[in-house]
Amino acid sequence: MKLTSNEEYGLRCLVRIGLTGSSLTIPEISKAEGVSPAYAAKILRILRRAGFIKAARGKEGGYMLARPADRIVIGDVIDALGGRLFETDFCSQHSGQQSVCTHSVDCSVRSLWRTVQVLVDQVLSKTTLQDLLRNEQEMNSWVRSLPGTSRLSMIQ
Amino acid sequence: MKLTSNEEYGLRCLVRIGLTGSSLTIPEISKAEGVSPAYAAKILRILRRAGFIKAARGKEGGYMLARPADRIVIGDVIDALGGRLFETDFCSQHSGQQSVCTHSVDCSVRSLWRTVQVLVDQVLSKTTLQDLLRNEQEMNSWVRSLPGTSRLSMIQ
DNA sequence: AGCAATCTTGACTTTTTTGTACAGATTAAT
DNA sequence: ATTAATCTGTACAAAAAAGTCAAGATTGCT
Repeated sequence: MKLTSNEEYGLRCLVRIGLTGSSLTIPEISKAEGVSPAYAAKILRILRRAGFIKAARGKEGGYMLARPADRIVIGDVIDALGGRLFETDFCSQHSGQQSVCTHSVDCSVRSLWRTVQVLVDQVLSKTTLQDLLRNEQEMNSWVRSLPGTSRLSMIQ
Repeated sequence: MKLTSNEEYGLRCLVRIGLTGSSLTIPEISKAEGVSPAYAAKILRILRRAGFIKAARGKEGGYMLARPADRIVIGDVIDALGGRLFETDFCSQHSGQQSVCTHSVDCSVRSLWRTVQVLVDQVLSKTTLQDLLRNEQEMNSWVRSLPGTSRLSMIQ
């Protein structure tokens, strides 16, 4: 239940591209985010094939957003970079050596994970890249406005 | 951002032990959860060293809860099995080749993760093993009673 | 004491994830 | 056409996680 490197760096690269009106090259992104050019290229390829950014080849080439930032949902980005917390086929994959999930009838564990997944989706599906392009202070007030977070004193 | 195998199987083994009043052996847990005895032993060791279960050696030995189920917080169990989603030192670990996080001043990404982390903690810190020992239907109504989830139609 | 059932530990293998290397393809400018 | 800057793709290497194995230690029973 940790953030993967792909998720962290992928999202940062996307934010970096979004912050720049014009296009950014791999060396530029690599330097800005502190990752190797080769690794930046790998991550950018994932983002490109998932349709969030588009590339221009050749000299004067680079990457830019494939569509406006307010139409890029962060939940979709995270899915592309690292998959969901609780996959729909999780139980069937984790039934061990038995053919059916040993908890299929009375699976309180599954119910708990589903709850956590819903809460995470609640935030990530309502957050767009546009929201992340604001600065941190504005971001804090944005997340406070999300449903389900009103009673929390979340950001110290 | 996926559940790890340790988290899934570890929690299941703990639930299985909690469901059984008396003690359970490694072969019994292994068979009940569909994992190899060796892997069950490895997971049970983590749970034991974290203080959630205690072991009796020798013949007639086995595992049982180290304290009542309502005093075992699931958030603590998950931490022991797989760590937190967003570690407090995450930024310093993921600053790449640069000495400081390149987003330290304007880190909307960090703010987003912190929000997700708080929501997850909100559920996991309020859920005890006792809650998971109910059956699935009761579990569903339990999670609905948690703060922050009231507006969601979460369990289909 | 001897035996069988049981947990304990560390090393090992396999699989997955992370990260790197390099040759190839594309483009703009000259 | 040539060159230099750029993205693209595949293969490879390193690190982490998942899972296995075998030898050892403990305990209850006879």
